[in-house]
Amino acid sequence: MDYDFKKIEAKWQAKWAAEKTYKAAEDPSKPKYYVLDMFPYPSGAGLHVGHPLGYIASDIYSRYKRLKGFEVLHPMGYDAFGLPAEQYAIQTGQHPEKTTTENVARYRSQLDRIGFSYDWDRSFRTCDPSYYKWTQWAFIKMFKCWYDPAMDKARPINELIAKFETEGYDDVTPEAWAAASEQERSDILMRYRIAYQGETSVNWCEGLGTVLANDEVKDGLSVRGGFPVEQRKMKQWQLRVSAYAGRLLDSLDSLDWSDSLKEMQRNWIGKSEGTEMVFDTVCGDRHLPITIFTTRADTVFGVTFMVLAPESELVDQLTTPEQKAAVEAYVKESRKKTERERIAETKTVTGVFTGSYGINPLTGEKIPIWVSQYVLAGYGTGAIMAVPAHDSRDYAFAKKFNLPIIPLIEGADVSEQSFDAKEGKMINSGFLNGMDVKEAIEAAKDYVEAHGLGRRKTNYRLRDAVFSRQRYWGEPFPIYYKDGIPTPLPESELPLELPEISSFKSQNGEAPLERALGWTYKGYPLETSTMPGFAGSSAYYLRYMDPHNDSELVSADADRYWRSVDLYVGGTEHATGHLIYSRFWNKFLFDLGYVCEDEPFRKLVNQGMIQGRSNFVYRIVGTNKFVSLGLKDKYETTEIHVDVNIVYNDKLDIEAFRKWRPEYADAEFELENGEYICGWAIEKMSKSMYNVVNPDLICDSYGADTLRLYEMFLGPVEQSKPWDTKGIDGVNRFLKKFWRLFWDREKWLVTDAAPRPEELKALHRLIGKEQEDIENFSYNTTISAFMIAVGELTDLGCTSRTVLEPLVVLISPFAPHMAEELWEALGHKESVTRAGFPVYDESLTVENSVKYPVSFNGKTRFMVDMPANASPAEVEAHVRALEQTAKYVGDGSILKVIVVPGRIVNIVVK
RNA sequence: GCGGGUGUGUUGAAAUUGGUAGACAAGCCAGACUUAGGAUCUGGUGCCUCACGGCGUAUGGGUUCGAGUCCCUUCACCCGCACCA
Repeated sequence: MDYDFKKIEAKWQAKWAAEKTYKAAEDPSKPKYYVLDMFPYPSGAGLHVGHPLGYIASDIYSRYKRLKGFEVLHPMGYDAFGLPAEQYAIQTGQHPEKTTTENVARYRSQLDRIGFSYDWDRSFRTCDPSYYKWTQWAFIKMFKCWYDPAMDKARPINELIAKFETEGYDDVTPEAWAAASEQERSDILMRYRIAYQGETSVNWCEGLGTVLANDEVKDGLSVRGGFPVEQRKMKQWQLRVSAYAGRLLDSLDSLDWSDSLKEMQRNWIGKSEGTEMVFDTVCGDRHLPITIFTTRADTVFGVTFMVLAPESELVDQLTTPEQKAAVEAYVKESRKKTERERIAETKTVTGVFTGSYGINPLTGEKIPIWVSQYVLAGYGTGAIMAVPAHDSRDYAFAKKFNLPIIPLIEGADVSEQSFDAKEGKMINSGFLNGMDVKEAIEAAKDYVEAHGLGRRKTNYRLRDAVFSRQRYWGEPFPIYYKDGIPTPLPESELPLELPEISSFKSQNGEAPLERALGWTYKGYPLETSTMPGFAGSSAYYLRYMDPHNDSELVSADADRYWRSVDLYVGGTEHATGHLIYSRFWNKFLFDLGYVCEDEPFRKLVNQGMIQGRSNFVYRIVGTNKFVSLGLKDKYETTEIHVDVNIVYNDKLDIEAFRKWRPEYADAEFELENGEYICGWAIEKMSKSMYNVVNPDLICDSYGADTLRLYEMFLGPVEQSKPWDTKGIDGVNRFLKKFWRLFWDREKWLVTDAAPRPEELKALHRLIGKEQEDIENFSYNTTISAFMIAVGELTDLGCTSRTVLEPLVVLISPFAPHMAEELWEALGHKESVTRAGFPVYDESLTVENSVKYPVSFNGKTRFMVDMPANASPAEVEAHVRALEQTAKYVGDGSILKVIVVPGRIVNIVVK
């Protein structure tokens, strides 16, 4: 029987679906393992060969864990709300629900062909009302909670209200609270709620007609669509992610994530420990204390001016009448600029003097106060003390505006540039003189605190997440405005479903839902923004644990069994978005006791990106004649992308090329050795470069098992690499070879013969290797080991069932269809999934010749291979060399020298 | 600028973690077989040299009996952050 992959794969895929082979159920008798893929956004283009890379890796791991006796939860769903579907809807007038449904169906059929072991009964889309009910539910919980810094966790807002009523809290006294109107109380509480509505400077994207979160903007352009983004003050829903900054940072250490990803999150959270210091200022005859933040309290003696952010409220108050016109012009100018323009201008120094002066709290000196864009309103206090000698930005500013520069560190030459390093001895610094910089920082902090000039302060860069979008295709907020006061819907009203509307486009910042008829609750208007893309993906991993539960996000039983994701596989692009929001969301639910784990993703593996490998043909200018790669330099040619699907090993299929496009129907060719060789380049995989390889086509011509094996054989999972169909024949050949261990045409080869030692050795070496490799995600080397083992067993003519049966189990994570077929042929009724991983017996693999120092029984043994025809003199030379080496091992005394003539030299030392 | 990472044949990559560098594949070359194929099988293939032999893991140095692996220098590339005080 030949290996008919089409028949076999269809057969087993149908069987797995019918028998629900991969159904996961809480089974207290077994340890659990939760393997999750980052679910895809179902775009119209379908999957290309790069998408399944991570899915295959995690599927292999899932199957391996099942064999190892774990109850494995391995689900899949769709992140279906979001911009592209809506943009597409605007262009075509089709409802996003319709295109989403179509795209999901396409994704599903593509995924099914690859033979994943998902429990599809747990699948959902984030745009299903039964799912987004729980997104809305969590939002209401966040609305009804505040972050209590004393307990360092989220608590019900009622506890805060109780504080207001009794002893007061922050600047809210019981009297003030009692006197406040409903509206005022709502405004006060908004300053504390985890989900709150607030005026803030947001990233407004005119091209998309909506606001965006920081991680959705890159280089001043929207990540989706690449439209320019500008800063605008707007009232928006926000999530108080910043309250969790410290915890998000601290618990990173406990996670099994790559260092680079953790580092990215650390940078994004951006903890910086410094000092908040109060500077008195003189504006005319008024005094106005302003607070600044610095990490270099040691440099206060070198402060020669101060700078305010243009957006700072202090600017108006500190501007003198003489400077008013100039300052206003500057502020207006910088406000007009988009984020992108401001980034582009970071090298040009601009600024304007306010006319006011500050007083250096340590020296009592008068220093001018300026306004400049290089100070950001959103970080620290929006005001800084400038130390030009030891900060390059302050230095550039001082040089431009001729402000004094006082060096504070011995030997630092600040005539050409600032000295930013935190090292050296302090000078010109009063009581700090002579101290080392690091010492001085601490001493200065102590001094400032002791003299009531300020206090130690930890700042974070992490901002609250802007949570509303002026768009249609997202979760509606479960909020209505009762006499203008934002009020959550009762939980019994959830889900609040998206209304039908006629046009999906937002206009002039007006959200599409504002045009929805009857978008009210009990006669009150409902919130018309919708939630952003990351809302639905923030807690989806919890829902897979208990996807059909209509009364809870996840039941306590399911949560306690599955706990958190043990292995999460996905791309790095979510480092500062989804992976921060999910952690925040989970910690919030943890604070309230809805989940039992503080962190959602224990171990994270980032799969690399698959790039495309484009092919080119070369057309002689002005003709319809194409020359092969090696001859193109003889002519003036144009390089043209050609569809990689009609090129095999860089050789063009000329017939297919003629049919590809009508204009090439009568193309002529100049060949090399009868073949047309194409040029190639590594580029992003995209339609326009004709380098997209569809996994369906690979499944058609090679089969899913070959695709799975090849994607893993390509290299380490974490690495980015170009797709090159060239090498696929190698793994395909291997699978055929594997099959031929069992079947020779119609003849079944497996016998009950006793296994020979060499056969067992080959098998057990493989078991050991596979176990180790899969745990480390080194699938490529496991496949190599397979190729070697199968080669050995073929050469040995192995037919023993004792050897071949475990071999089928070993291949099953990689090539499940073939494994099932062979497993059945071996007489098993149950799926190979339940076979159990073969037990590794190391003693069977022990080498009978050792080539490196090996210690055992307190002795160390050296061996070295000798060429078969080595002369006595050569043997002697080897012995001498080994004796040299042996001196440095053990106590150096040589016990035995064994020379196997023509084979090895063997020295045993004590 | 700051942070993280990577540099090994023609190509994808291995290397028992300090112990025969290039496993396993791809490509190429030669051969076998033939229902002439993008099939199967065999052999060869780091570089220099007719050879003996020598040289080889980006660069230069160091530690070590022994370095792709550890330490320092320089260079190149990739990724992230970026006026964060």
